[in-house]
Amino acid sequence: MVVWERPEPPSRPALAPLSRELIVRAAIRLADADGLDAVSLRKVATALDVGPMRLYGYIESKEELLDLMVDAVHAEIRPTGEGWREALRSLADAVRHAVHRHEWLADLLGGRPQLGPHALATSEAVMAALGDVGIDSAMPVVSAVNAYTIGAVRREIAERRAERATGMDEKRWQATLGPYLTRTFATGKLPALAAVVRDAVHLDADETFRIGLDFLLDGIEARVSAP
Amino acid sequence: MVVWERPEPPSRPALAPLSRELIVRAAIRLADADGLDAVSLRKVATALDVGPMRLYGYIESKEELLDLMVDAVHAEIRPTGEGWREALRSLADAVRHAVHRHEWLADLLGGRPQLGPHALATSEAVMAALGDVGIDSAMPVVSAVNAYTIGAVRREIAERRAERATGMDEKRWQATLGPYLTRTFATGKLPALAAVVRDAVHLDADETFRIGLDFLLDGIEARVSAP
DNA sequence: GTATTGGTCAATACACTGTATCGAACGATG
DNA sequence: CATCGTTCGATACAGTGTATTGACCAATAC
Repeated sequence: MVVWERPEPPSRPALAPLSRELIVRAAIRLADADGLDAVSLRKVATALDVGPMRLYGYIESKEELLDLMVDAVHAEIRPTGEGWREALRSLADAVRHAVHRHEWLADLLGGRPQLGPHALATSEAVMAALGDVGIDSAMPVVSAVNAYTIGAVRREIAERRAERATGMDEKRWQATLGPYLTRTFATGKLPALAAVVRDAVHLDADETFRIGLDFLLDGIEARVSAP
Repeated sequence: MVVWERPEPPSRPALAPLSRELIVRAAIRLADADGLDAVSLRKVATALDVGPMRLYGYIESKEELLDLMVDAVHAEIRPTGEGWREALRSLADAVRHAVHRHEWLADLLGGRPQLGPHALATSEAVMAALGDVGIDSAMPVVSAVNAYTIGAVRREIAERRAERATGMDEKRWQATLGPYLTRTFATGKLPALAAVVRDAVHLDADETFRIGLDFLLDGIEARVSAP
């Protein structure tokens, strides 16, 4: 068969370049746009113009991809300020802001140990800023602040999503869950809870987070400065 | 066609009785045994000797089933003891023990608002026990304790699973993640973190949880008793 | 310069998921 | 007895994570 009628070799389509960073960035874009459920290896691959199996040269499982995503965000999380109290407060705020930028992070935080380089760098910066608390206190103190932060942002995001799910504005919210709760409270079986919901001042998310964090930091301060 | 050669009506196989409670119990059994990933509508259905679609008469989606599972466990969670401090401590402990009995709960807690009857009953009991804190303080105080508890148990379970995953005993743990961390610390780029890991006393899970909770309760006490 | 090897990539395949659809069978109602 | 509406389960569909497999390329061995 002569050259002319022989088809060209199937063009080897230039083999899109790839790297863990590109993969993770694509996955984060998808998650930011449409939530964690929108992150599938197939979607990530097509976003990169690549076959799904190609990704397995860079990661061994989807879980590893999620780990890489979380670690990538940790690059944005650093404590600032002087003294342990400011360091811990800024750490908690940084985590919360990161979660606001990447809501899916709330689903992953605390779900598995974070041992990636950026997460470790964050821990290092925090520990370095805690020179004024004893070495034996540093770990439990940081653990407590992290635990509070993770739980608080999870609940905050959960509420935000629930509101959005009922139709995006407050009108719909009242039309769906509102009546259910109203009816439940009307039975009179939850008097203390009903009283709080009815009579207590309602705080917004920022205040709620700050107040809880203040509780915790106050408690830490009492034990750290007077051991 | 006479009776003898006419086949019996296809036996209508007695239609296994069903209820939300049976479904939820089956799902919880599966989750307790093999984790949340083992809970699929098909597996739940076959555990009940029933077709998968049958479940949709009782729930509208898998998310609803998960909500029901979480609410069912809330039936086991009640505060006890006198005074707000004991009530909150016992609440946190009850949640933690429930998570120990049902590890999958750590994956779900805080993931979406809990408005089921048992969860509301728990909230009611907590609010009722907080009569000695002002009505305006009750909500942020409970939120803070819940946030801490959720974050703390998540991390605790995450660590437990990570250890188990490396081979069930401490030997394997040292053989996999140990060297990675050792090597990372050996680079000298994480001095503060390495110092804590090397020199600080290590607390077990019980102590870590209790200390963090004490921080928080101390901080609450300071603001509640001296407003 | 040809034959062989090794390694990389993508297509196919598999087992499984949640759920929409739809025909058939039932009990209750006219 | 006929009809209706409801309920049930089989089938179907689109999508998932990943194992397998076979094709191709480049580099090595003769």
